[in-house]
Amino acid sequence: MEAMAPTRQAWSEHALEQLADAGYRRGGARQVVIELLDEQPCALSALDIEDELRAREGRRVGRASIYRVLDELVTLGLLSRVDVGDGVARYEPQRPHDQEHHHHLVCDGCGRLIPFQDDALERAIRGLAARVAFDVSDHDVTLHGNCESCRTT
Amino acid sequence: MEAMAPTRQAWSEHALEQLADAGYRRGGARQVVIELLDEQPCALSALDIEDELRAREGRRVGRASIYRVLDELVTLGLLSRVDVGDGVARYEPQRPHDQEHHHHLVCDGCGRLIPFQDDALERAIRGLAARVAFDVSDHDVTLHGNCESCRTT
DNA sequence: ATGCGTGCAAATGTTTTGCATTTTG
DNA sequence: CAAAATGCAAAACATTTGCACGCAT
Repeated sequence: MEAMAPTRQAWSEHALEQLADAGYRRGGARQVVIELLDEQPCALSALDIEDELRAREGRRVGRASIYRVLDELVTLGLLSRVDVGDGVARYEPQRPHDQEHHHHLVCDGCGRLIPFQDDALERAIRGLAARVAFDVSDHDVTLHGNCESCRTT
Repeated sequence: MEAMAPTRQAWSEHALEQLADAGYRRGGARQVVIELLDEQPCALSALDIEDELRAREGRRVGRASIYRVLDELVTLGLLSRVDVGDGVARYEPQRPHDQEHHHHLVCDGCGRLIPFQDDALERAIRGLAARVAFDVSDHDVTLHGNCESCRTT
């Protein structure tokens, strides 16, 4: 019923499949949102997505649809919601942890988001997750501070 | 100019002092908000604070004042803002890291926030912070999942 | 007395909801 | 066809701002 040929499938395909399995029908808005997300190097907000889609393909996607798609994906665990504390929710594909998995450095000066990876950190979190009386499905690490250009010294 | 007798001062006193040093005057709203925060075991949202204050002492504190106080405290680094991804900002006292320092387990089922501490995790973060070209001032770790009662299994 | 701090109400910006219409299976 | 997906407009929220008044300095 699953696991047949783990051929390093693109996240968007995987997501579309999962959606189908979960009984969702196909829809234009859903498709373009998923494809856009798959191409991104870092998290995007709902408004970012709306703007990008309008700019990119002139495709007119209703804001509500975007929020609905994002919500479905988060619920299915296909998307992770990143909240860095500026009042807007951002989303990024939740890929298998052994593929691409990063966290964020947030510059409190300019608001820029910088992705980073760290094995020691992941190890510590895995160990911790195994130890708590809690079913950990995902995690989020945010480092706040100032980037080089915003540094006051 | 500092470090004279680190007598394990209560956070609320420390905060009030810092505010005074920074040139702020005293004010009723500020005082009660700070005192309330000092008593909490975990993060509170602005609305939580409003409700709690109204319930507890019948004290009527304007919502705007609460947000203003929270903002001042965050700016001075006395309070840390915790964002677990449900669209509401929560705040908790930023105590010296060697005293009390925790992160959060968030149950996606019931929304409950559970604090935890972990040295290995802190070590990993310290190491990482030293390695990046970024001035890290604070960090935030959130583990998402399901608590024992919300577990579906 | 001079402002800073406060409370209220109105404004802002993001996310959600209701409903008519189009599309999918 | 029936049900689900979409787009639009109107809520619903959390948070911020403008302003007049009262309290600390």
